[in-house]
Amino acid sequence: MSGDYSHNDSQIDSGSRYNDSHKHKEKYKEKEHKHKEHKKDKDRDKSKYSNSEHKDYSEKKHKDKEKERLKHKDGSSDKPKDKYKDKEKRKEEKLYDGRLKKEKENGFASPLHVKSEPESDDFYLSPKSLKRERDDDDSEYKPKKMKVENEDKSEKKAKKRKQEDEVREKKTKDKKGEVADGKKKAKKEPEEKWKWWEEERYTDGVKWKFLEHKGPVFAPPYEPLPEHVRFYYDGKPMRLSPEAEEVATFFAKMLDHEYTTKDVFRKNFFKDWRKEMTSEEKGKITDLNKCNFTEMHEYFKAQSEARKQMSKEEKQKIKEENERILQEYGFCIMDNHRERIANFRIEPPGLFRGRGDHPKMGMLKRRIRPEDIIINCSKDSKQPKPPPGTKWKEVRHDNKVTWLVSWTENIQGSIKYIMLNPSSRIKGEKDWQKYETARRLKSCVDRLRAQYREDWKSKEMKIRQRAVALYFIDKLALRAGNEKEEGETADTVGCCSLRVEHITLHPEKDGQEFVVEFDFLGKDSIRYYNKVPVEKRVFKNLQLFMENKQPEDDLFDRLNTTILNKHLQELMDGLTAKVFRTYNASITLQQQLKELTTADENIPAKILSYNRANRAVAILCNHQRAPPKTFEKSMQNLQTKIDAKKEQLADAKRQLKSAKADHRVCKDEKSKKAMEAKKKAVQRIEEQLMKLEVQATDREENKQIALGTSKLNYLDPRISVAWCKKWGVPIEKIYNKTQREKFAWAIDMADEDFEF
DNA sequence: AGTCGGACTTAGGACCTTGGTA
DNA sequence: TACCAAGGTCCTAAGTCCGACT
Repeated sequence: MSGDYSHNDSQIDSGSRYNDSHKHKEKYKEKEHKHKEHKKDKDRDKSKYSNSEHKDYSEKKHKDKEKERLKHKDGSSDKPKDKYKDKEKRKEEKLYDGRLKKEKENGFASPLHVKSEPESDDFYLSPKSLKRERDDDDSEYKPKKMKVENEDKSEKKAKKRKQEDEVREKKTKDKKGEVADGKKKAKKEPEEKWKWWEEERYTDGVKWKFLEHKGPVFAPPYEPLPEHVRFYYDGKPMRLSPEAEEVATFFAKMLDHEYTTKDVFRKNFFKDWRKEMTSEEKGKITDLNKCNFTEMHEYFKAQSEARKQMSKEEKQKIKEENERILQEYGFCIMDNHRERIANFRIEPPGLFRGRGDHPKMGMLKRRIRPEDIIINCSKDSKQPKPPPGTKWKEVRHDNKVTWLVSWTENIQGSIKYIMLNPSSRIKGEKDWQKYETARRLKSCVDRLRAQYREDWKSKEMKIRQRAVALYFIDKLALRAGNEKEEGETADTVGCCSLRVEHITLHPEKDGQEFVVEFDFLGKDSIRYYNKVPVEKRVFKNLQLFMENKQPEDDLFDRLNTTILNKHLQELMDGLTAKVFRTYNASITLQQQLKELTTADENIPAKILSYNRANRAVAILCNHQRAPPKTFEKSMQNLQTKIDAKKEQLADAKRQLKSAKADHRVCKDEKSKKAMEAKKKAVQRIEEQLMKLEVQATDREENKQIALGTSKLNYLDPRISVAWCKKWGVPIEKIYNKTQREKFAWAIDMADEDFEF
């Protein structure tokens, strides 16, 4: 049974897992439609299935509440709280010797040669000891390297912060001359990189004490089209009012995008466009199909072509201007340090491009004006000025949040923010903390797994569902799956929101028992397709959960992410569903690196190994990309190159042979030299060939897998840093400049024997 | 307990730049 | 010198999770 945690082959190698994801989105349209119709009755229906057949599920209690529940939207008012009372105790009782139950952290059997590897250093922590001993995780994540004095550095660091604050205050006083002048500062600061990770962190929810910035950069105003570029309605040219024209250009610019052929997109666009028209225009333009934007489209194409054809000087000029804007608006001062802002430009107006089957695609995304903007900065800072003749919506001084600027977007009514770059202290600290939480999960994951396995047998439906869901989250790295408002977004799901129609049970499939076939659209409407053998008990539970349900019903009707996370929180401080993804991703990378790296291979081969390990994680997390449009062609080109190289090699070998023969005959210095030269040539070509082949393999295996997401968000950078140090691979081969900036903390602190 | 808004992380695609090669 | 693939950056949508409120 221990093998159950391993990701079986079918999960990974079946091309089906991802090969047709993009194509298959279509298929969901139909399903979704059905789902929507059904959903209205669904909440009411929920109660129906909850316990129906299973007498052992606290039935009495359930019955009493049945009516009550019908009043509520959601049928979960029958939660037997008392069951939780002796939970801690139960936990302890159910625990068994970890050594017997040793399981792969995240077994990942795959074409990538995964062996299961027992964890050597896991141990059982009593629930009490699991509670964080310190608020700030410090004891755990101090790298071995760090000096002892840092271990109890609170005072010291506190001091340091204080000192800094003082310095800052001084600066604020005379900042007119200094801080205000970004350039002066720019020259000084970047010289020594600030090691924020060696400093004390705020613990009280305060995110900063001083914050100063210049506000956002607004989208350039609309420039009306030149006279000769015309819009045609029903075959006749028609001049549009600037407002209507601007919106028309948004559509025109997208003309060769698939979006503009979609009904929903067109409908939404047209509706919103009409709102921008004068009443006269409105009267005339009544059918989008009679609109001809091609002249506009051509114009924009020509413009972007012209931009490409600009002279070096012109390009340089633009670059310099951008740099100037970056220097002025792209940085802020936060607690004494000049930090890079991530997205200091306000999103320009345009047509909303939702992913997947988004009901709001094509809607007009309004232009954001200063009056929409909330500024956040410290009281004692120099506040950003709104553009002349305008006002901010509000200026506030909330140091419990990290954003500098916010506004409310008009499509979903959600708030958008301007925040700092990943290289900033505020983001870095959080990132570091995330991996520390995942490492804490590592030390108690065995206990958790034991528990949820136990819970599969629970008398309570809710607990069983929770346990099965958690099993999926752990084993398959599924996302939590919050409920979403219907009709507002594309129909996608995660674990807790899976519906019956998303899984198929096969008592036996392809020679394996108890196979669950998953097929659903996840985040960004990326298809998740996977066939996984599960334990019998899980299988039986799933059958139970699906009994008497319609395809459109929730699989886990007694569960949502709040319930699940609440439970997780009780098992480990700071634990939520997404921590499992981080943990499983990182532990997989570490294992794979151990397995795939061999001492005698050269650097390119090592990098290939790294990419393979990275890829294993990307597959686990289902990080896909559309295959590059030019993929087939570029692959062919590469193959041609390889063939040519092979020929060249054969040729070089022939030459070497004859040179050898010459040397045997002549035995003089000259022929020896010639022979050596040929030998070198052969070697060189062999190396080149290998490089090409490695490249081909890498590319082929990467066809539709995106490595970036996991690298950036899931893999503890210290694992990679340690690996680089251990094998002498330059860090630049693994992380580019931006990534090195983001992971500066890890690069600085991890040594070669860092263990996740 | 459920809902909702807010804050923040995670995500893939578009677009732009770079560097190697024909 | 032009071209092209790869790599890097930018963009912003789409998730997760939390806490306030009801």
